[in-house]
Amino acid sequence: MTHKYSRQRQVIKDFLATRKDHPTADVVYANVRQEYPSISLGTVYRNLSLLSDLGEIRRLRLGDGVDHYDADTSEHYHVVCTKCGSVSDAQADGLGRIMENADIRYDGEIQGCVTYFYGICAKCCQGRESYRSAPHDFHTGC
Amino acid sequence: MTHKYSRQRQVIKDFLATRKDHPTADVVYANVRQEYPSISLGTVYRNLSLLSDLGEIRRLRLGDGVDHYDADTSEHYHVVCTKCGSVSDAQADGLGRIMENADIRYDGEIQGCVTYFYGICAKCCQGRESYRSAPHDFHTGC
DNA sequence: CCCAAAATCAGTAATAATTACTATTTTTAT
DNA sequence: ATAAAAATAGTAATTATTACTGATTTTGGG
Repeated sequence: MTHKYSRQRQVIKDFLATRKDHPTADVVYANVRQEYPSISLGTVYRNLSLLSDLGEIRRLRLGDGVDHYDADTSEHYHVVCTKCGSVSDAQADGLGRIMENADIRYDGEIQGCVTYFYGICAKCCQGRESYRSAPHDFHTGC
Repeated sequence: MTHKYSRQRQVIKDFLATRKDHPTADVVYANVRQEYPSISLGTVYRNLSLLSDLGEIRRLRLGDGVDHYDADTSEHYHVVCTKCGSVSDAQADGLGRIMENADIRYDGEIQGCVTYFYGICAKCCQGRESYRSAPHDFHTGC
């Protein structure tokens, strides 16, 4: 084992486990500070990266330019709300075997894939505001 | 129509059409400058965004923290090389109907999805260097 | 318990990608 | 030709993230 215990890392991980909204590093920082006021933003970034590398949490790159983090490492999917930007969970069967079922032609070696969704979250569905434009990088099979 | 012709925009679009490697804004800038030396980086960013919004090109958000652009708007997929960071095309049948075939449970409205792949590009497959670590955000069905 | 090496930290500076601002120039419809 | 709208070049600002540094913490022996 090449890394030592740190209270800061534990607090970060514990905080993340309390959240289901896939917070960004600065949100983690803002919250963890309340329990651990002397923690620095760099420590939050470093530990979120380390925990991701160790596979203890998941780093989500959902195309919004900010990394999100998720304490839940089990197989599930994410929906970015095109209206409010929130990230919520979705379950989808069969997606995990996407690469077995799709006929992929590629002149190299494929190791894995990432799928994420766009849509309107439950909360925004109840409102009536206009939608933000979706990226042009999505499938139209909806 | 709410936008006017601009030579800069045309040059940007024409340049992009000559490339199959999904360049980033700064690569577009560096190249377009040679033909149009007075163009500014802001103009490149603004027009790449506008063209994406118009659906004339595709903006690719592949989790590497930089936006890539593609003149080919037809349905196809992208593989990010975990070794050299290059982005190349892949064909995959059936993926476009991912949302019809997968049993998605979500408490809101899903509009679309994005799928991209990680792997080793053809060029790097021939080398022998060690792989960069893949993100922990991928399916393991490979 | 004490100590030293390694890891980690806080705080700050630096970087990288992108967007915003502004005065000037270009486009285009009349 | 002309004037309004759009776009531009150049620069400044913003945002997210990483890098650096000297001090502190952790941890496995003695």
